[in-house]
Amino acid sequence: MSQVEQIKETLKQELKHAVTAAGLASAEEIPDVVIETPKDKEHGDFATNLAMQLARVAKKAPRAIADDIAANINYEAAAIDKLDIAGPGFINFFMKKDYLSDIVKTALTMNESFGTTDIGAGKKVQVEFVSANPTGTLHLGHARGAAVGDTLSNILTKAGYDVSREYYINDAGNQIDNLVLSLEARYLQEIGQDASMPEDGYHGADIIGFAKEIVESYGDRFKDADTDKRRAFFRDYGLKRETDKLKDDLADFRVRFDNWFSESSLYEEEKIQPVLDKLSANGETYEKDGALWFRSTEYGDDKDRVLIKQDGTYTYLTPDIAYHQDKLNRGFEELINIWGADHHGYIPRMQAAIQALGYEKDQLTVQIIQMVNLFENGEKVKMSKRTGNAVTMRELMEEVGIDATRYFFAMRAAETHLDFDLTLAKSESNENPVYYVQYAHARICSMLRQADEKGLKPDHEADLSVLTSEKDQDLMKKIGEYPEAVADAAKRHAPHRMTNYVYDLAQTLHSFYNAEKVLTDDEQLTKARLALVEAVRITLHNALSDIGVSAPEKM
RNA sequence: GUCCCAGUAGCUCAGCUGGAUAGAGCAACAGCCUUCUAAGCUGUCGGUCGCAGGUUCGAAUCCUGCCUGGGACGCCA
Repeated sequence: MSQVEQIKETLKQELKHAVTAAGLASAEEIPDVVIETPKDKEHGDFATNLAMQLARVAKKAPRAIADDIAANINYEAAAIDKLDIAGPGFINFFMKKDYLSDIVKTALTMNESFGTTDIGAGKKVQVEFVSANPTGTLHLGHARGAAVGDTLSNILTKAGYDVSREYYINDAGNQIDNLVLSLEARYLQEIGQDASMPEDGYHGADIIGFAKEIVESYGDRFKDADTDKRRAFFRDYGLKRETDKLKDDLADFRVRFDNWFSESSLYEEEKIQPVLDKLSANGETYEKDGALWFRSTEYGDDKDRVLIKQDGTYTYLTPDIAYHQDKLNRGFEELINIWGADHHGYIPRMQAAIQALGYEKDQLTVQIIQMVNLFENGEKVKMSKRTGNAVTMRELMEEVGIDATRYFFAMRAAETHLDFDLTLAKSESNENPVYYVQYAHARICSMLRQADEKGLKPDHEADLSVLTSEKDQDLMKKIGEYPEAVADAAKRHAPHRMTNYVYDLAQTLHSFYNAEKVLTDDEQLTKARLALVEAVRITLHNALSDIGVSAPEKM
């Protein structure tokens, strides 16, 4: 539990004691006590609406209840300096300030692990994201999914969950047949044969590149080869190269997966039929019109879904159900899937499947990633200027930079449409939130360098009692909010809260910087402020790292 | 037609499991560099929280209906 949580918890307990001591309500009647941090500093460090919540039970006016609570609370035990009763019945608490310096010491001591909490209690969670077909290039939407999925995984880990990142490779089915046929056609074209691309073929430059590679290594060896053998080779080759490309692109985007799960392994390891058997045994399937159906409407889906088509092959859903069964078999208690907006109609049937297999609906959450629109100089960018095709993730990384790209994609709630302003993301100015935050970090590093030249280093033992200015205290409070911000973002699956937090922290630092000096003639104050800014630096660094953004020491 | 997401300042968005006067950035305007990085700070201006009802001590937040924008509704993947 973090410092601030500890304080709040103690305050809650003392509030409960005060309520029972005042005879306002019995312990069982007291609702969950909510301690909030008021927006307005005049409303204290913390506040509670408990008196209003108790109005009905205690049959008294909220302000009168607040008076009773105030008269009965133990100031010393709750670490309260003073309290006010305000508005309709809020109780505002002004805390003894020594807790603030504890926050600084905790940050310095924990360093890179500052921000970790145990609210996840080691729960095994799997985050599956990107999972783009291995048939082409990663685009904008994938990049957003990658940024959101990776950031979410980072903060879940920090909040104490046992997280595994997974990529589902759709390496079975029609699209792979198409990949093979496309590659075959390109290969034959490369060696001067008259071959046409399949109807739904992949026309990307990457396929042509692979065909050229094959010609370089193998010449025209496959010209008259047995079609099945040739295609088997092209299948393996194409998949390998496509998957490698995905891995490279994502690694360069600072996204790594714990597991790359192959769809075709479900076939090879015969994991599909047992799941069909289980569904049938549970009475969740029936036959109609020569097909096998899943009664997904039993679990709120619009219509039942076909599992085995008339021609005897599976629909896309079938191996996907087996895949989710496999995930659950691997011991994951909670599954988080991050899908593109075009898949959102697919959610009810997948959730139905989870339940039909005997699991709870909420063991699967699906986070939808909404569409991304690129803008440059106020104009909508439809196509890449370089290639004339849709803008790829790699182009974005190269043009905008990884830091800005990651930050911008993490910045907005995933389920909202995102306008990505290229001009802003590329600008090296205060308008650009990424630079604004990074600048705060660099500024601190600069001060630390100058202190270092004078032989001063941030010291865990510094006497922080001299940090009494408003800006000092604002900063300490803001640092103290970090573990909660992480926990909150994790609980709500809301990675964009981290960019909000880190921006706030940077703002508080810049404001402090303009109002107070760190390196002064007053040695005690200098030491205290060095410890303070080092704690800010650690927090900025950690929060940026959650988002996948670097924390530069110079700018 | 059914379902999902969104609608908050001129623009881009926070806030949404009910709480105090609805916040931030940009834009506009006015200030701050002999001082640790001005990629910064301070202030001013800016709102019928899409519309209409409802629930209650209290609604941007919850419920219902409607309007607008986007998306999904295959024995495709």
